[in-house]
Amino acid sequence: MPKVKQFNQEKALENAMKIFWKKGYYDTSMQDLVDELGISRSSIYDTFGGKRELFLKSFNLYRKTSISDLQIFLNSQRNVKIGLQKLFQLAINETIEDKDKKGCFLVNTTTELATKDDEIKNILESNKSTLTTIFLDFLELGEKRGEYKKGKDLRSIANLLFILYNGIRVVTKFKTNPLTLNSSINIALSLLD
Amino acid sequence: MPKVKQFNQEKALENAMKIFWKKGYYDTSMQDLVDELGISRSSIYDTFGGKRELFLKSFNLYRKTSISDLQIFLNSQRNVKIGLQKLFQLAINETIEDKDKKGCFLVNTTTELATKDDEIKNILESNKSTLTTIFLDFLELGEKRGEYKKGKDLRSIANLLFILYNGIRVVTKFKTNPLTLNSSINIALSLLD
DNA sequence: ATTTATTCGGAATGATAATTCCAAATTGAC
DNA sequence: GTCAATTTGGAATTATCATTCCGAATAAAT
Repeated sequence: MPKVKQFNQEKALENAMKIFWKKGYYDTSMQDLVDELGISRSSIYDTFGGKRELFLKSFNLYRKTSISDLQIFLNSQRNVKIGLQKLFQLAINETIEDKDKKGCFLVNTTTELATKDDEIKNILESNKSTLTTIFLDFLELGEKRGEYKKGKDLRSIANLLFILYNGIRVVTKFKTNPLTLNSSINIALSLLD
Repeated sequence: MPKVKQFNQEKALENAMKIFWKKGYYDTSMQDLVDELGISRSSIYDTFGGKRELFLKSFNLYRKTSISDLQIFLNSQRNVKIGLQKLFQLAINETIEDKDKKGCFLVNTTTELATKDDEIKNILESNKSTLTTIFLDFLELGEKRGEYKKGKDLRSIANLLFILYNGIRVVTKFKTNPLTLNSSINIALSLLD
């Protein structure tokens, strides 16, 4: 029977994801992928389809992973405001410690492709809706626990968190003073006092 | 003596700026520029240099124009909080009304090139510093006028405004419900109450 | 009108893009 | 060991990329 695949499909997809994440869609060539995945051109086409399909698969992998990570992180937090402070700190640190300063693949893709590819735009919309719902649930938890007084417009705050997250992911690509960034975030989160 | 230039150099640069703004650096080809500027390949190279140089000139034109516009706008405002509300509303509306949803050329370029081109990174850093200073001056004006009580960390708020601006410019590329966006902004600006 | 510096359009160049294709190598089943 | 299905590496293909180059057109100065 057939010769079996000689490489790890999941690992290859993870590597592809890192390349697209770092370089973006247009600046990544199939040659880059061949070089860095360590598998041949035809294997890439046979396994993943063309460049756009591989990008979409990488993109969806990133999205699912980061949503899952976010949920696990928030579920482990006992206090909403402190949890959000830590969350933003994690995002900031991730970029500071990353020599490539890749930022967030979703944010990068928004500016690069949201207006050019409807399928990507739809994924981004759905992702936004998922994230703001997660934030809202988390905020409602804190309200229920009496961590801040009731009556706040939690839906708008959830949306604000999403906007802030996007802003942080852009700004940290070129300026990463953690003290400045953290005090800005803390000021914003003082809305939850 | 010489034949004189047959096209308007400033207009050509403005058009180039719009193309790079809309499509980004990598997805813009010299052919795109030839087609849309309406001047010949050699005229572009003779007048502006190569693709990267033309991009930098377009980018700097955008930067100077928007800083100047921002200063003119803020100087015309009598109240800080309302002025900032209007400022963000302008940014939101600009993208809503733009069929191409170009967003902000500076923000788009941050995610596309900040980690790949040091000259661009330096411009972005300098731009950030200029913008936060403008915001800080504006915020101090409101404090001096007694529009909110003294003792606020205006420097961090200025930085927060910069982050928010970046976030808004990303999010509006795929989702543009002005009501939702405005309430988020208003919540953030309630920090100035 | 002639001269002359310069612009201009487009062909030419050479590099690199994405994708297809095929012969050779490989592997599990018989 | 043979067979058959499939992977694999890399050559081939076709398109597009940025850039250079050159002859023809042009416009001001003489």
